[in-house]
Amino acid sequence: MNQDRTAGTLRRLPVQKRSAERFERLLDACAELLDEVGYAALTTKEVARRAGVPIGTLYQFFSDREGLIGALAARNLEAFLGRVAARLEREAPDGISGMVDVTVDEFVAMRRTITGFGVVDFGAAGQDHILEPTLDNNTAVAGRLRSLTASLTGVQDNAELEIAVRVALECADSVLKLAFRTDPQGDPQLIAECKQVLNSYLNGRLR
Amino acid sequence: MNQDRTAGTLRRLPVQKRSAERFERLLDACAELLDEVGYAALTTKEVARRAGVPIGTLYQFFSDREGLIGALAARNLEAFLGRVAARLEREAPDGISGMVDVTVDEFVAMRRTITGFGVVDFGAAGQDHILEPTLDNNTAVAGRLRSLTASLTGVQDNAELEIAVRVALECADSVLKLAFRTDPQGDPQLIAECKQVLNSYLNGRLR
DNA sequence: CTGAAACATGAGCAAGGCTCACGTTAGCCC
DNA sequence: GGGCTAACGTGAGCCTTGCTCATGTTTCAG
Repeated sequence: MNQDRTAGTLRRLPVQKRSAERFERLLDACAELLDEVGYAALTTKEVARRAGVPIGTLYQFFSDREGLIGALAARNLEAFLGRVAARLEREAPDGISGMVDVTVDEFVAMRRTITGFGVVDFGAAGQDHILEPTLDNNTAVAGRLRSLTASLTGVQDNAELEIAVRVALECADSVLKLAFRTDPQGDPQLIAECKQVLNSYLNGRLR
Repeated sequence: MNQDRTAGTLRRLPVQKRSAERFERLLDACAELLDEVGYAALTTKEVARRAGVPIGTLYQFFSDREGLIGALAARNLEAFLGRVAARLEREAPDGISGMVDVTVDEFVAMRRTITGFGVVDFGAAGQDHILEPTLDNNTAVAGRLRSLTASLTGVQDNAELEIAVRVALECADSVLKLAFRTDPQGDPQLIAECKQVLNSYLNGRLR
């Protein structure tokens, strides 16, 4: 379907200070524009203009439009995992229900505060394989979440857990998207429903 | 975000025979191309070329590219609801679990046999409001499914049911997408997981 | 037969993604 | 300091795509 190995990837990472700043400014401008005009109407020219960077420089870093958006998704993912890990270590919730609460709440908090998070979160709609070339986005996320989960609860980290986490993640992602489509602040009832779906599934599933 | 009232809609329905055939051919060509090159790479020129129709004629019917894809999604939705309704009437399953089985199985069957269904099903990724201008796609689907559900089981058709069906639909859609990303024929274990998610949620939720 | 509505057409315009050939700067080694 | 290499910077413009529109043709009810 897509044979180009460089599609949707990074081309060069900034190593000097000035270009590192430009790199970040490009991602910030991209996030802003996603919020303002949406995924389909985002243009690389406008991203570059807002970041105060010539268009050629944008393409020094990102192989294409998808690569730009993918890099933003990767930044979001790192921020999310960092926040979840920090809270889990601090609060050390017991049991699945506590983990679900923390994870969902943190996702909701980011949706409310991080520019552009609502449009791409960890990978824009229909765009896969941008976080890791061979993996599905949510599978990559699931892998990272699984390590956290297994190390903090008593649950065995095996194939069963892998599947359960992937399935749970898909559900959480989609129900929370619904919650935020319904209400820009995130419909509280739907957020609660999300937790209920995860709890009833995971409690029945993981012994 | 998008103020254009005609965006993503139909412009004119064919009334004469020849243009009705062209309309269908355009949708068929669109479905084929979606399977071959994917959502992002689909061009209206190629759709028109394959359907043997000049580009101007395509735009007589569809207001834009999204309108074309939206019309395909609408055709898919009608086919799906027709099939589910037919099977439910014929088999009259008792209880939630039976309904879930029929609905999921029918979705899976369509994924396997209907060209383009895997890419757009009832609304392409990130593209909402194409089935009904004011509603979310899955909300529109949920509304139609809800009538079927309430009339065939004893469950009260109220606000509670509405929310449960919408949430269940989001989960089913996303887990099944995962199942087909993992395996082009639909990973059997993930299809089973999908049913388990729905059953554990709905059984706990509806009385 | 006739008028109006439906239908048909494709050159071309506006806009966006991305390139490339050439110029500049940073920082390391002697 | 001088010199060298890799990293960095630049934007006019090519190519493709979405979509329009001016003009002509066909269908069909009354």
